[in-house]
Amino acid sequence: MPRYNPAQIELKWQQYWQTNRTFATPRLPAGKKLYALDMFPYPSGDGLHVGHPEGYTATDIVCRFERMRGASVLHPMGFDAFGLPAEEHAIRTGTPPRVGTEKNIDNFRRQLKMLGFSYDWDRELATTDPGYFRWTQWIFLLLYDTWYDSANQRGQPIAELPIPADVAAAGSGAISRYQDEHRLAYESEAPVNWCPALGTVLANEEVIGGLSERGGHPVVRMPLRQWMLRITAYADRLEKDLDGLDWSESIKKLQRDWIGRSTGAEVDFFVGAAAPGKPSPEEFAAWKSARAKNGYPVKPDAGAVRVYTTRPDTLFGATYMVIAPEHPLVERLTTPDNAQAIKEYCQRAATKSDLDRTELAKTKTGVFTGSVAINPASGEPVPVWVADYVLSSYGTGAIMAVPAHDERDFEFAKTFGLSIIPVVNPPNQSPEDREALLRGDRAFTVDGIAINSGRYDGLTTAEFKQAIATDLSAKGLGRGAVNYKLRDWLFSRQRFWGEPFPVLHELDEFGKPNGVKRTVPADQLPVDLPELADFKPHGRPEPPLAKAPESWLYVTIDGRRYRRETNTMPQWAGSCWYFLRFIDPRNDQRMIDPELEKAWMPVDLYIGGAEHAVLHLLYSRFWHKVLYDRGHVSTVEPFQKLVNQGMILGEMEFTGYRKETGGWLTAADVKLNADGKPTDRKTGASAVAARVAAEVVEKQGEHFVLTADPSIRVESRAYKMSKSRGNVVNPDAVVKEYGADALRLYEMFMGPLEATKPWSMSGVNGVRGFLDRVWRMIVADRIEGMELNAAVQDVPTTAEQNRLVHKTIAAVTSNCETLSFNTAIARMMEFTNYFTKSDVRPRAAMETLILLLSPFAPHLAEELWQILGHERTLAYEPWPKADPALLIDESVEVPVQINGKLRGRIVVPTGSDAAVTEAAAQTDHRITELLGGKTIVKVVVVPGRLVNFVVR
RNA sequence: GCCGGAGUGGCGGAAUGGCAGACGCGCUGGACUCAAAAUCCAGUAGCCGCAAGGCUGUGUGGGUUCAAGUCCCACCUCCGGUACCA
Repeated sequence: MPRYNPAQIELKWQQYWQTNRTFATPRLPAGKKLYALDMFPYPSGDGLHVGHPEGYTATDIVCRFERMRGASVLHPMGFDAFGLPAEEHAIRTGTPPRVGTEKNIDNFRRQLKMLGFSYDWDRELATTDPGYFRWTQWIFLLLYDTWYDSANQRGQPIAELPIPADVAAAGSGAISRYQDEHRLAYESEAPVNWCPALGTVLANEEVIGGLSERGGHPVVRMPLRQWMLRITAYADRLEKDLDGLDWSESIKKLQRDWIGRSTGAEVDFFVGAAAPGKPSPEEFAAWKSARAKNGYPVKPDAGAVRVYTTRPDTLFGATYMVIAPEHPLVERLTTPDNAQAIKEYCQRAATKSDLDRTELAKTKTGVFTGSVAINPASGEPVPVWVADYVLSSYGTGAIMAVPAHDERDFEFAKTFGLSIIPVVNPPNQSPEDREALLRGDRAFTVDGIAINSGRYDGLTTAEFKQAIATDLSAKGLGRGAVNYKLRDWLFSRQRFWGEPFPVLHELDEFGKPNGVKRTVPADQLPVDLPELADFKPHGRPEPPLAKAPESWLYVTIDGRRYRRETNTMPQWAGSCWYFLRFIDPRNDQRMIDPELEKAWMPVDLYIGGAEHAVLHLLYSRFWHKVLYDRGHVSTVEPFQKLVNQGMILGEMEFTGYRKETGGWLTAADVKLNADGKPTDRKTGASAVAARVAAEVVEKQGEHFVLTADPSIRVESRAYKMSKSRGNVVNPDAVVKEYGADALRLYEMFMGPLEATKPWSMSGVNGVRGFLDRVWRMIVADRIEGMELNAAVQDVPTTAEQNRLVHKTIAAVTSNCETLSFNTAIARMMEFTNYFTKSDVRPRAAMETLILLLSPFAPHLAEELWQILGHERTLAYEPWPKADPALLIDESVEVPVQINGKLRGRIVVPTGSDAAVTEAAAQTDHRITELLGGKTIVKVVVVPGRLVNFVVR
């Protein structure tokens, strides 16, 4: 019984597609267009993982399906090739990163071609190509040239930034500094996440629980000059525009949570212009009346500390304040007798890594500054503390603390014995709750009715929030405000293998940067990486490019000396816009031709792993919006539909143990069977348990089988694939043994695309068996093959066959539309099971199946198509159409229930109405028997569906 | 803690509120074979029964409905994300 030989036919068709440029993209779409995009891989040294082909096969099926339905399809592939692993490999081996990267790309390309994806390989690109990163640098220049006009909610050219009169009066230096403060790309000296082990700073998004996302090394905070991108300016639009996207709600929510929009109010607390210490009532009164007259200032005046709160309704319960250790007013608010303690505390906080902060989060620490502020609502004095539970980077870096209604403030107040005043009375409280509230035993964070709040008493939380915002605003003491968790994007890295910044720093006569910058003109891009023998990080924040040859590092323009920026861009940069370049990959005049951009954007289907739910997708959307604002792209959002493929876990692992003792199974638990195989399925989990047991005793070189022992329990679990666990599946090996079509088909058959699911090699073997059956259904049973099976004949399909053909067409078509590939495959299996039993297999029916199967198993389908006598590829054959009339059978079987329990089945002509159906059910003799002597209370008839007699 | 998602045979999984378990794996029996593999045929949720058939079943406990895997309420478990964001 021949199995078809995938090794031969797969290579044959891959070469055919390449030679005939079968999947070349039209320059412009004609009719319906489909831009289907895969998240391009980072070409690691390990080669493709079985997780990659899952998403790639899904998009490939959609592309092949839509081509056959007449769509113009853009389906490109490329490589996200800058990044740390290549550089680290280069350091270990002493070869330049470009060499290793190219080798890895070659391997990835080979593997991708081996799987028969219908990419337009003419559009291949890598982020490391100078012809590509030239435009990455160009977009950076655009960001640098853009400021965010919040009044109009859009990015504008920096030349159009209105300059305030006082700045203009101060001269050109002041103007350029003012502009620099407003650019979307700016330099800033701020505490950043420095990872000594990796020798680079990291974005907030790359730090997880105080450790680097890559490698898990400790990260500490330290101030450094860094390039930042003002993504916060777009926070509002990044959140709002999610609404119109066809993404899963869970991914949208992840993005919303990351952006972290909250609404509340800013409030200024008076600390006295002559702080530290305690302001006098007279001072406070004077300040208040000045505020009432002049209104709420953009920046707090010298006498005030500004806080942000989401609960302005609890203002009367603010019994103390906390400012972050990095807050600029720390020093000014510290009284001499507290100076030493504050200084020590702040120093400790500064050197504390995020990890330390997380670990110590359980106990609150802090130091009193000695200063007292005045609660603007109650007029009561409140002490000002410094504590690291307040973050300098969120809100204003200072809070009003309301221990009665905030867990953290409560804990702090308890630790340091600060007063707790309840100001919200929660609804439906028990007497115990009431007691706890009044005694300050617990923090009540829920909404309720205001108490202890002067004339606001009795208001609900929502009413109070509105009223207080209005009142504060009228008195010039505060205003309603919106805040985001999102921080500006730290955009520079101290590594070699990344895009250089197209920026030059002007040097003074001593060769030191004087603070003046200029950009490399767009027509001189790209700024390429220099040849560098030593690009090792050395644990200090000075980037490797600082060791570049002087010819690269220094530039003289108009007699002035400049030093190049030596930081490089993070790996995310290249992936922020690659989908645009795929549309026009070889254009050396511009980033993208506007005509092509309009024709192909947006991406209609984007499939990739959920690990990019925030980072890549957020960054990419941000860049796209800037490009949109500046008129370079025509869509507000880049990715209309996003689907996250689920993770593929390793093969299921089984463990068995005794219920009573919890001990592991041993040889004593199993008994040898006659033929030495697991046999008895009557013993519940025995087959699996036997496998477990057999593995235990296999070490002794024998096979055993389990006795029927109910005390034995078996547990199964699948784990993430990892080298250390040794459960990694290599696509090369799978293709070698089962063929690319089997791998593709199996990954689609495993379960829903978005679900996490374990690998099963016998499952691969199962779908391979299906492909073999399809082959034998059509091809003669001879090793030499290539001859039609005698059962395949030019005869008309019978009515019954025809209905199956059309039902299969309808099901597979709709399943392809909804990406339910597992059920589509099941339907094709049913089709095959039916026709292999038949001695006559009409050629037309066989051809239909091959067309339906072709997006899934393209090599086999092409080969069978050819054997059926077609000369050209089936890639553009019209997709079969289901005839609606043939989807309906002449008669239907309808279940009959009595009191909701299935009691029989009747067959009625399709389209029978309720009365006919009910009559048929009544006359069915079994039903008649069961209904005898009972009173029918009600009859529910759903025509074509079911009959239910409710009886008494 | 908080926020998502999911719990269905021995396993992966199907199922617009309308016959639970499609399809595949595994297993059992049979055919072919000296034998094995491959292939083909039949069976396969559990329990009772020679059978016809009956009863029980979609994490647990309630509820809505003629009818619940599906809808509502409470809870349990697992997976993923996130964590002093005021």
